[in-house]
Amino acid sequence: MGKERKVILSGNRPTGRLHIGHLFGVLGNWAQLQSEYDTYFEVADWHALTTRYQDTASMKKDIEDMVIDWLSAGISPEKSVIFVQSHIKEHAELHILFSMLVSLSRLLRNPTLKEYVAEKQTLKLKTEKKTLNKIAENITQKVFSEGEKREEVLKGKIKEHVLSELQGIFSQDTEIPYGEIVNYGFLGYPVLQAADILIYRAHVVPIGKDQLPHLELTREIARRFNFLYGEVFPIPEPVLNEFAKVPGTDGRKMSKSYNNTILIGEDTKDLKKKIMSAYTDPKKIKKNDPGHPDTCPIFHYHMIFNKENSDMIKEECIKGIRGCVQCKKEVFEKIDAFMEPYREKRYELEEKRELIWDIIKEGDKKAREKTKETMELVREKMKIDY
RNA sequence: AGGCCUGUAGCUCAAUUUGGAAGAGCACCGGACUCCAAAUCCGGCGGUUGGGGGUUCAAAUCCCUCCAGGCCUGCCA
Repeated sequence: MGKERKVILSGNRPTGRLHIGHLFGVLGNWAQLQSEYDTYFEVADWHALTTRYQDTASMKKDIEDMVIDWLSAGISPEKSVIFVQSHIKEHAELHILFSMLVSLSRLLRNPTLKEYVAEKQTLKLKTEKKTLNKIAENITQKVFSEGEKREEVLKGKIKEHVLSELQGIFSQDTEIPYGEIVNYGFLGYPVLQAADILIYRAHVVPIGKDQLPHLELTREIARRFNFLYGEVFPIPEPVLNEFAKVPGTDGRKMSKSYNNTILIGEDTKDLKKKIMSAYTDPKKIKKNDPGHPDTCPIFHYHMIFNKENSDMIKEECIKGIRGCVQCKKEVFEKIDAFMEPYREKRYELEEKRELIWDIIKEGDKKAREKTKETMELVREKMKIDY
């Protein structure tokens, strides 16, 4: 072994094919880090199970599709360790040991968990709003059905008040329905994540801002372990990956759940359809209306795929001498050409999916070496190495 | 183990009280309008009402049973 290189762990839940948001975000970042660090990239299938435990049929294919995109984005099996979480049982062992070091209240305080539950909650409230509206309507109707007739205005006002009272009552009931939503595994998610990171004794973890609270827990666990049993783990540092967000075809953040993605290696036909039906500046109704390129996803794509012309395009759009159809056609050509090598790579690997699993097998082997070593150290320090 | 609640379109839910043509919103697809898209307006797709049995002229609705999920109270260790 030559000079000691710092260790990086990162990973993703296998969600199938990735999109250009991933490509210009996390994947580009990973590809660069490979040459400076010992990089471990984890296919986090156990993490995926915490919310997808009922629907596991496509997991294998989703792993294959994701790893294909990793490889075409320049993640190299020679430089990095690409492994599947569930193949390395040591993760589970360390998770169990760590689970003793974390209090229940600490996990319930987890902002990610709270956010997740709140999101489900507001979804429910939104649909309940219509029901509340109906109740308010009925009450108002009853009040006025007998006795004198009042003006519609007064009726409307009373309904408004009844509605706001009802909403107040319902929103006061803030008891969180953990039961239906959160299982044991989901609660322990950040503890498993801590095990993932620390078992490789990673120094650096590239993450998004939303993952910071999770890494904080990882650091707490590492410190607690080191204090109780002796130094084993480095305290990992976060590296925030901040890149310009790639907007989706509807102008919102690109995300699979919004159904607004452009896939890595998207085929020509689908790409054309997606680009031509993409959202543009709603203020630009007529072809020669002045546009607002900064809020137009198509212009964002020009900046990425057609950078050399983007200044000119911006000017023409603002001046109103450029139509959206022309703009879309041009950017489509650029993206289409850009995708070609990715398509070839995907085509090649899709034919031989067992090749993916060979690569994973190699990665697993290397990952296991490291995790075995860590676990021996952990058991020894904990004095449970009997 | 006992008590209570829930299961209806891809999602969230109405219709169950009082048996009488299975519905809405969102999502999706198509059309109109747009240079395109969005917004808006039209239209369409979508169902073994968790499964099975029974009562009835007629069952999402009532009865029995099984399955699945949730809440509460216990039991064993």
